[in-house]
Amino acid sequence: MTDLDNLDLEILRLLQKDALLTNKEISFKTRKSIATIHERIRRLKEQGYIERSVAILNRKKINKGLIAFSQVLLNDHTISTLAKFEEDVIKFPEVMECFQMTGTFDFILRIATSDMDAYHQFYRHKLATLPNITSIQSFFVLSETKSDTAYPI
Amino acid sequence: MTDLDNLDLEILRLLQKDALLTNKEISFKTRKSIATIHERIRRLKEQGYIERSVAILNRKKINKGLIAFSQVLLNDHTISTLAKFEEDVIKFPEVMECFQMTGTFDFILRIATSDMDAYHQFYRHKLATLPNITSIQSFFVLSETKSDTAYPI
DNA sequence: TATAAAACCGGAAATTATCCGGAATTTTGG
DNA sequence: CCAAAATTCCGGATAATTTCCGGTTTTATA
Repeated sequence: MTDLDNLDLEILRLLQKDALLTNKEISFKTRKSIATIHERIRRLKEQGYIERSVAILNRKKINKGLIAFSQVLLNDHTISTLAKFEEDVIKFPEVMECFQMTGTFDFILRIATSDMDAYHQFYRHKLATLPNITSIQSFFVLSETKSDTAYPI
Repeated sequence: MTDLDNLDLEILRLLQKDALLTNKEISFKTRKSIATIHERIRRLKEQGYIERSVAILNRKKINKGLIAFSQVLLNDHTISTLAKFEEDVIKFPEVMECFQMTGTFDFILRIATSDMDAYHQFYRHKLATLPNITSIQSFFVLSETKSDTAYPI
């Protein structure tokens, strides 16, 4: 991070908002040459600051109308139980994210399905069938107030 | 969604994984012409299936080492109280996501900061100062097992 | 201040995006 | 089932962009 100068930061800010900006456009906004921008972006990728570029879809238009956060508590916390849960749960395509957490439960999952019916199927036939689960608490998104992938830097 | 054919879906799958694929590469993978791919992508954007394309950064390298999920409960649930909370909270750059939720709390926030110290500052001086908050419960990410932006379609 | 290292740049060549006219395919209406 | 209409698809031409290179300028170092 400390080896990023202002130009690097500005490029990262721009690409976090729009990964399809041309080098020419970035060049104009930053008042540097195209060749300089090209070299900077190449380096930012090579050094791992930019992990990847992805298209963000409108989830309601592709039939993922329901987002759930599911908090999972396991029976025990041996390495193998934790690892087995992770190994199993990440295979479910409904699971967009899985985080091991501090606090009163072990994992939080972000689940994307078409509707409550599909979530119910997922819950009964997939998530709840995994071994060593003590409890699952599910919360559902009523509305998305903010949803950003760009970190302020 | 129903007016997407297999080619549209395949293009969306590919671009969700890598938004920088050239039309030529997509053309090769799908065995269609470059012109066809170009027109399909243009339409998918125009119709709003593709909202935007973004660079995903390595958050640890840009000093966002700590992710917290904060569950917020408000005093009352009038439209104006809810709206005011949303209006205020989305202005904080630490807040990456804000969802209104069903269940035992009102909002869940995803907060990105450099470390626990920075989170504490955010909590004391920003989040907790907002009006009409009954309680805030914070949970911290120990490890990211899965973190995907691509919906299975 | 001399030297080395790094950043930067313009321009050339390779690659890609974009557009167009027309062919092929699918849909529609009788 | 067929013919007309609409849509999808394609190859090739052109505009735009990426990528690379040699050389200049700027910055860092001793």
